[in-house]
Amino acid sequence: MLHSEVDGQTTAGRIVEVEAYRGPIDLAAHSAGGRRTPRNEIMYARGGHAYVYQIYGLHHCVNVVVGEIDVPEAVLLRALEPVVGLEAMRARRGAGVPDAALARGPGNLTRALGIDRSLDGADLRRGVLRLTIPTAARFPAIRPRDVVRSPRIGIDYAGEWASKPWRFSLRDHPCVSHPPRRGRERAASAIRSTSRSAPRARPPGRSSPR
DNA sequence: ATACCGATTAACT
DNA sequence: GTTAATCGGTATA
Repeated sequence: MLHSEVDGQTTAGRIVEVEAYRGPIDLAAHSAGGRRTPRNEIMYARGGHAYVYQIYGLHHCVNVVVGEIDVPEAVLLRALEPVVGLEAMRARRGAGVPDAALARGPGNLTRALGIDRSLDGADLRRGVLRLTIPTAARFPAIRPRDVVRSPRIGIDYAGEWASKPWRFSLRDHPCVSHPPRRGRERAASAIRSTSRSAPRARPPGRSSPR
């Protein structure tokens, strides 16, 4: 769960879609090649902080910095299932936006929660922007088979790194942006099982007829 | 100083 | 499928 308290409004949502960005080796990451600038400085901090940056001059994206100090890795939060403060989210997103779309997509997520560059570097353990683990009573535990891996969005310039399946989303969840295409998506549990067994008799394809 | 471009979105054809 | 919006970061001069 991601919680925000901005402008007197409390909002929160369950994280349903993320992407991993893996430090210097990953050409899709802002820290590719060890690049270190005022914008991405927080990526080099210890995990647990927010990395917020502006993109296309219009939108903001929020990441969870992970890893040890000087290991610039982060997880982009791409979509939430709105849980708390839906009225505030609707007010920020404008009329006519379906509830499932309030925080669907990284730019929409930050707008719904009122996140901007003033929260860059925020400590996600406490403060106005917080990460929590919801109780099992509120949300049933997520089964590995319901976590789908797929290529990351919007990084076609990154060569071989563009095809790494480092996007993770909840299968068939209505709040996931750019729903992974059947055949390209693979459940995490299937990855695990195939990686330690012989190749499949049948190549991966559309898992169910349409 | 100037030019290019992006971890996007909404509105188009 | 395509494109405009819009500006800080980054590279180049």
